[in-house]
Amino acid sequence: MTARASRGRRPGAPDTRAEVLAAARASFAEKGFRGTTIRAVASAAGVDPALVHHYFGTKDDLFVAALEIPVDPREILAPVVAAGPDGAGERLLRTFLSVWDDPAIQPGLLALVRSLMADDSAGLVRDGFIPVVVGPVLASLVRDRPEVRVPLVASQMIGLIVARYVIAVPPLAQMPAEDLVARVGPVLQHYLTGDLP
Amino acid sequence: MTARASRGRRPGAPDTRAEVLAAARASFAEKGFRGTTIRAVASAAGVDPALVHHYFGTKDDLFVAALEIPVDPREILAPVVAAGPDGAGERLLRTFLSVWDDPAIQPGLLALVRSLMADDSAGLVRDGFIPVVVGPVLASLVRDRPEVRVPLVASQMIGLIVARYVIAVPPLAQMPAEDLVARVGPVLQHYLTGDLP
DNA sequence: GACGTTTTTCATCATGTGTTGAATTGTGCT
DNA sequence: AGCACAATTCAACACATGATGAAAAACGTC
Repeated sequence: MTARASRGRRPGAPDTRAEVLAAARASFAEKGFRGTTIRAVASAAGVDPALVHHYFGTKDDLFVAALEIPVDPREILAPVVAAGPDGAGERLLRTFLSVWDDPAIQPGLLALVRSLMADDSAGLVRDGFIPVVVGPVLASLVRDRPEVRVPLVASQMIGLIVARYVIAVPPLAQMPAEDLVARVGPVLQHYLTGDLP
Repeated sequence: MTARASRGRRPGAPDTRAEVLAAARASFAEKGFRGTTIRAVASAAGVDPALVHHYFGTKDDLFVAALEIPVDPREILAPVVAAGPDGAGERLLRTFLSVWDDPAIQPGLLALVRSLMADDSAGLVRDGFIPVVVGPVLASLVRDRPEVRVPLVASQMIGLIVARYVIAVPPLAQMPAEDLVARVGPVLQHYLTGDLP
């Protein structure tokens, strides 16, 4: 629980830095930014709090280090949009789920989502992510009125993410990605290209 | 910014208690539980922090006082389910939006949602709210496999709430409720009674 | 006008937190 | 062996926060 006893450099070659980062990632994903304390991260990694600061600097720095999402949304969405509007709902959803189900990526995304909802910093998503990165990409899949269709798509995907990964409501959390694609994909397709009043 | 100068009871009869409660409600809704400080609430109400504690006790007490949701979900859902499965998607959504759009209720709900997503206390929603209160009600609207249909409905409604009220993505946040009912209602209807793989 | 009551502030306390600088010890190089 | 360097801990500071108890001021009542 507490930090180890002896001072100075330890024998062996444990990659302490990686352990600290993993602990931070887990804590941010589970408890959000404010719920995470440097001391708790250090303790989880079996390390002194000062070491955390030594490696990663301030808490904000540690947070962005823990985010580290090795995925470019535009790049990953490229093949989805390249195949055209037919079946785009299913492809889009499948791609999204494959990213979120990746254990190397999920904690970072969870931490981001948790901390975005915590305070009112959601302006980032509202004014940045949706209109700037995902909006233009999806817009090319849409025939008319992208300014209303894209947010509708976003709402269903946000709901799925929150239900499946944040709240983990059963059986959504345990359902194989393909089942979700089969059930929710058509709805996304409807938002993208269906008749809309 | 800081509290007023002179000591003792103020002249006139301002309902300070209500002002403090309003300030707390606003802060909890905007910044969540952890993001809210007693001092900030007191300052927003133009009052000493000790007064907040005098009226409402501990911070937890203040939080539950600020929640104060004057609505019983079961009661409000009764007419929706009484009218049977036809058009239930639209009616359900209309009812939900009318509650969330009520300025007297919205801050409490927002505060609850914000704080639930902050840490991993989402177990309340997962094991309490959805299966115990909303689940049984919706289940009576559903022909088969309610255990998969109800969470799908929930996912779309959660997404709508987060997009419209928490993130406030345009134009969802400004769209009249009836427009949303017309556009998203059919999707809920599909989840409730449509063909599902 | 004296008195009890309510409202309000003041002055602190205890605690948890992020951060920092110095001290200590092991490792690798020459 | 000696030395620079990296890894690690210790001790402490500064600060924000929740909480408390007591004092002061206004009010209502008699």
